[in-house]
Amino acid sequence: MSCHKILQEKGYRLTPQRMLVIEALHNAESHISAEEIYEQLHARYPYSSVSTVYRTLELFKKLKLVTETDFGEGRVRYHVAEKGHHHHLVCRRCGKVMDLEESVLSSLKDTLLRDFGFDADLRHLAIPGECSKCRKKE
Amino acid sequence: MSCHKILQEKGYRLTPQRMLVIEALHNAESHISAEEIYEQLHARYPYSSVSTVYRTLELFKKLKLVTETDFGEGRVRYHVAEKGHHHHLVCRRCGKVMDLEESVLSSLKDTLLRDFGFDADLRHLAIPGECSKCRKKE
DNA sequence: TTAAATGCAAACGCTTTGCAATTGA
DNA sequence: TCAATTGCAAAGCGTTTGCATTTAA
Repeated sequence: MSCHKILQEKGYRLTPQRMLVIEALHNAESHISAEEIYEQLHARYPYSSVSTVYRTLELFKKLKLVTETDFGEGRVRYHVAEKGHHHHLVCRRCGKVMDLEESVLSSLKDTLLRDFGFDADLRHLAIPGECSKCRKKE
Repeated sequence: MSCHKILQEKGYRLTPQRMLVIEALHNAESHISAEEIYEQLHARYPYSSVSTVYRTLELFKKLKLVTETDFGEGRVRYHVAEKGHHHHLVCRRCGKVMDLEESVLSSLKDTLLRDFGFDADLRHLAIPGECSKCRKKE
């Protein structure tokens, strides 16, 4: 289901700013920050503002159109929800981010639910550590 | 090994401010924020400043005396490293934090190392989700 | 027509920094 | 003694907010 349709169905306005935010999110190869979205929006729509981007992202989060991931950079990154869930191995040294299939953590999710009654949200979990290349250098 | 000794051995000065930061970290039942540490420091040492707390925590991180955990509150919390490692299940609704033994994630760590050559740092991982109580209410 | 959405600027909360004064070793 | 450490104030950063104006439906 397209983001545009969901907005309209729920009675939200389809403004050019929102469409450009959606476009930036979809064009992003990977996770994109609010500032980066704003750069793209502003390039095409000079009188736009960052606050619109933040307000739009907040709305999209509420509608579950996007997910947020904290890679420990002091800012948060966004990702279109329908692109699917996966996890990230973030190298502390070189900063490289490896994607990891959702299935790798599924047994953990099961364990937490079974043993602790905790329904873990493991979408877009960012796991810090050191990648193999950096470990070899050491 | 005490924090005091480690500081001295590595040639760092043992200032009253640093001792009070160490004390605050040790007295904390759980993870403590920089601001909370500062409150305790300032109560006993009125002319202290937050920047000292941040600089001290940065030093302690470098010396691996403390670990940092991001509970998604927009600030980071600190924990004495020697108190041992554990993970956290953070309920998105009620905010409750459950502690989880390190062993629960050890198989995940092994998998990541074996299959991806990634040395994951799973100390003080914070996993978001919903606790059993909140799930029952729904 | 009109409530929803925007732009702008100012404020926010946490953290960092420059610099002169202080202090532990 | 003197480099390490501090306090202070100001700035930095990502994010949020108040309010008057604009706009999609």
